[in-house]
Amino acid sequence: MRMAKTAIPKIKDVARVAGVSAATVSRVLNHPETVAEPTRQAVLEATRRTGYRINLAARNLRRRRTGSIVVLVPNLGNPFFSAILAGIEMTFARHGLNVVVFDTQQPDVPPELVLEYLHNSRSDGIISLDGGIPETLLKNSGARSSLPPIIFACEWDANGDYPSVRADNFEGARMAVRHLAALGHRKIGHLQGPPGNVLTEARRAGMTAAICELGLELRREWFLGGSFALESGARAAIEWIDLKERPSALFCASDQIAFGLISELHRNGVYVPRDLSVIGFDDIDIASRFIPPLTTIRQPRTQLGAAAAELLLDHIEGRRDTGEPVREILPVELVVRGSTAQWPQ
Amino acid sequence: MRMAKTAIPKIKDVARVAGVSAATVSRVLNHPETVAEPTRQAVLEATRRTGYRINLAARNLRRRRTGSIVVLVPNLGNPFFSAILAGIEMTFARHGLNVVVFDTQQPDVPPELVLEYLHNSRSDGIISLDGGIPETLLKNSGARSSLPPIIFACEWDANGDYPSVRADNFEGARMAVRHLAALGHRKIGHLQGPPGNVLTEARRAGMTAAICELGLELRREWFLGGSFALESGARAAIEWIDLKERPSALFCASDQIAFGLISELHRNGVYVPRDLSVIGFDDIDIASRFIPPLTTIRQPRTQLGAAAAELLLDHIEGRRDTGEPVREILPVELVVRGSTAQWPQ
DNA sequence: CTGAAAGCGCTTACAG
DNA sequence: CTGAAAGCGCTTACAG
Repeated sequence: MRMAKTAIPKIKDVARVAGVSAATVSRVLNHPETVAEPTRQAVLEATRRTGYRINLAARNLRRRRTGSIVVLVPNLGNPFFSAILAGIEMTFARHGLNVVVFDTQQPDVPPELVLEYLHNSRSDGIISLDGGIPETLLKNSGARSSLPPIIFACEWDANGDYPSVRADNFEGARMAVRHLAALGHRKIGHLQGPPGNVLTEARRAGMTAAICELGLELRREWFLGGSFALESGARAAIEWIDLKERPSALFCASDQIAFGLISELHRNGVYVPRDLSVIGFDDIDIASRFIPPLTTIRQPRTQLGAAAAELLLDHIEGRRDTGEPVREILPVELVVRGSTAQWPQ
Repeated sequence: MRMAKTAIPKIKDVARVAGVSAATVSRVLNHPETVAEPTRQAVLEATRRTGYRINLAARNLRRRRTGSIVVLVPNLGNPFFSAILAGIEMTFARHGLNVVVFDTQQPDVPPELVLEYLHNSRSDGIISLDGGIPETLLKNSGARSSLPPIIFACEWDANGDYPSVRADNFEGARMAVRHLAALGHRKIGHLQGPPGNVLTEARRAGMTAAICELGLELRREWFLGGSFALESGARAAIEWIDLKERPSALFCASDQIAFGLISELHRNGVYVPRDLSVIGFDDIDIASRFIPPLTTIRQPRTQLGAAAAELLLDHIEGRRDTGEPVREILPVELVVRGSTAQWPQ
């Protein structure tokens, strides 16, 4: 039995079935309020009967848009980003926009290529989870004016004039330190993120501020680390062990750092929280099931993604072109679990 | 100082600068071998000078394609998928194709909507990491013929006629059991994935086969679990504790299950590997830094993604339309770490 | 090897 | 409220 090869119905086909012009069909689809009720019903019925589905390439060509949003992610492999992406995708899906994810740290992708890609993709908007991107953009003067609206999420541009949505990193770091101090810790160290990164700096600043407010000691050699990854925490474990005077608590700039740290300490016979209290930042899924369960600062990840998407939509539709760039800062939350303990015990 | 608002150059502009027709410019871009050398050079130079970038919406409209690939993911939040997506994206990026990720288990997305989405998106091809999708497709007869080529990766369709790329799940499970038996374990249990899932069945089959080959005991009550998630492992921990006769080793159908299990056991004073050996499946990033570091079966995740993408490209370009659907099976690898130990000690 | 022309499937000022 | 017509920016048979 052969199946009839049915051609894909187009607007013209719907128009014929409904007994109207293609223009009217298009209007029903795009501005239904401008069409008389009976006509509209007829068109909707014809749409159903023909099984019509719009050809987005044609619509986008005509509207001079692409219908897609590019999201720049520093590292797709990092589980921190998954919930953010989910928030972004969900929001754009409701508006018929595709999300194209681009990993900015792919081994074979130099920064110039990212800019190149942004131009070629001709997206309707960009969300960057990588705060390092604007450098590339700003170097290339004029690049910005020929790119679609850009929103930063989580990270942001240090130079200050792009809209952004982020967590309250400063306050989160402060909360972390105050939590440790409340448990009795007087010597608190910090495992930082990569140098130059805006998150690294905001979290260090919050940490330092809290230490000062509480009148605690602050030593240069208690600042370790240099990346948000697991292995950075593992390396810092060894450095901590080698310190002459050790902090009794460490605030880690990410959960991943904390996992690497705790794991490597464990290998060396140092136990958390018996010998050392550890607090992370992010609250990724595995945090509640690590051993010990990780005390951390929770970022509202899905919400961050959704808020960034909404803000970008505002810009795309021209609802936000005026004045100062928006900077939304979402609150974070202390989640107390088993990796921090009273000191001395 | 005002910046001149330069219009985006189109093919016509390049043609004017190069002193040729638009058709020739298009040929240089698409079939350079059909254009005379000097002409080609002139066009390339003009492309550079004008800063021309192709409008993909126009090309796609004309070519009757969309330039995008849909990837169906059962759960974007699961870190298992990140490396696979990276492999997929990298491959398609080289071919100028966009990847659109769609989460099939979003709370507010019923299965019919997935099919709806696949039709509306009109992608050039589909990769499904969710083996449950074909059910929806097949129910709706005729749906398949109006959809672009589909490849399954990791999971596959139980009914058997879609091409797929997957790991050797049966052999992986077998390796896991043999490893445990080699350590002296005689009572081996299994924490399974969700019922009906192809991976669940392949891994259980491999596990069962190995148990039989080795002449070990196999008890119904040693099969626990029911999902690949963390919490499934945590629930199974309690069940294991309540068993009258406990297996001394558990093979988990995913690393996440193993983490949930080990974590919950630990809370209850049961230590791995002292009291119980545990082996996972997948080898996600955190496995090497869990406490204890997890012994597991490694799936070549990036390679799985890349292979699926290549296979889909073959189908899109019509290089594979003939005969039996391809089924690539990639080898897995036993990674021995600290969660399994000699028994009795 | 190259150009003129048609057409991909839509949307939207314009006119009525 | 509705239709005829132009046009979005490409690609590709067709003719030369």
